[in-house]
Amino acid sequence: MNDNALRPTTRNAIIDAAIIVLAGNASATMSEIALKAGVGRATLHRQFRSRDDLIRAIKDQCIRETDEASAAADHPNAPAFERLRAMFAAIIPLGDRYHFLTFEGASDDAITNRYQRELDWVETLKNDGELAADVPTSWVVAQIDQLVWTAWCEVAAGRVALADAPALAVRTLTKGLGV
Amino acid sequence: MNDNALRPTTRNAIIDAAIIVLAGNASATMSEIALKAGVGRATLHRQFRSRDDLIRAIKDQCIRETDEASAAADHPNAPAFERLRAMFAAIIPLGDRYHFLTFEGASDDAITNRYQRELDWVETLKNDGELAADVPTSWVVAQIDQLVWTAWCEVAAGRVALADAPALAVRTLTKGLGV
DNA sequence: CTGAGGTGATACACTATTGTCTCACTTGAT
DNA sequence: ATCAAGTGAGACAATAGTGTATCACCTCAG
Repeated sequence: MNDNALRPTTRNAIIDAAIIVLAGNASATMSEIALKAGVGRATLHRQFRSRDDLIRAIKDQCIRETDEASAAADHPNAPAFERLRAMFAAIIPLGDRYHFLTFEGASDDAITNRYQRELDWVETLKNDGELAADVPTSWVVAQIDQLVWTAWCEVAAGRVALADAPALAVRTLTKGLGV
Repeated sequence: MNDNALRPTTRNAIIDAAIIVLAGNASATMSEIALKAGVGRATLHRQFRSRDDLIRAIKDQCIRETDEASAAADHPNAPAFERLRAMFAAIIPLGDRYHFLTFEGASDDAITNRYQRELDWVETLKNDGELAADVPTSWVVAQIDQLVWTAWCEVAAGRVALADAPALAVRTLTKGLGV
């Protein structure tokens, strides 16, 4: 019953619940998180010494999950737009995780690194002539990050089908929504 | 020295400071807000009976400011894209205000109304053949709302010039960032 | 059956925040 | 000069949230 650490499902259940609760209210209390996770507040404190501990654990998990998902979905040899589509398809379902990082995580090495990697990647796409060269790279990255989050929101709200979201995101990014 | 209510500049200074502080940390304390506003905490409580009072006042002000700005900038007879550009130009400088509403203000009549008006407007643009008909209206609105906020962030971070932002936003929305 | 490990509930101390109140001070109008 | 209005500073009580500890209970491996 012991996975890698000493805690089996409880810890993960708490993290999952915390991501949901904190997405809706960044200053949610430990009690609210415990309630959502279906555990007692004492158990929450057994798993995570302090609130900061919990936040850090969530951050680590979000980084790990999104990194794994994008690494697994990347097809370096595929055409750039297909690559982009696969990336969106992999990350959009993790939109809440992705968003958590951009929100809780200013001044965090792992997150700064990720941003830098995104900048580099977009720079490459621009050099390869896949994206407009006259648009600031930081603007493109901001659009990509935001597309993940808004796509997740639209899917979560039931206004867009999950299957449609990746293509919609790529289209919005590359061709826009004009006629 | 008495405007419309009993309070001249103090109240506005507090609201302005609160918007800034709360944008950076939604759970900022009244002390932090008072400090940023350059007033004593007691004065803050004189102007706003409670924290909820302050939040509501901010919300009202944000709605008013953004409504006024977009109304003043709207040129009903101009070409659609120019109209869009003028709207972005008027709203982007109020990006923090605009964002505050989407964040603090779920379940608020005035904000629901605004969303409905945006839906209607985009529907019109689609009927006029200015925007793609095969993209969900809610998706378009989400993109517009988000463009205002990310544009404001990029400008605030000094990565994009304020003068460039509106055109960049229109271009991103209508033509995308592809080559 | 039995015991170890994990849990929920609860009580507790401690801290941070909120909201109220008072008082001395400044400022601007008369 | 004087007075009223508004302010900053600080004391204060009340409240909410955090983190710790204890105890009874469950359950699963042995």
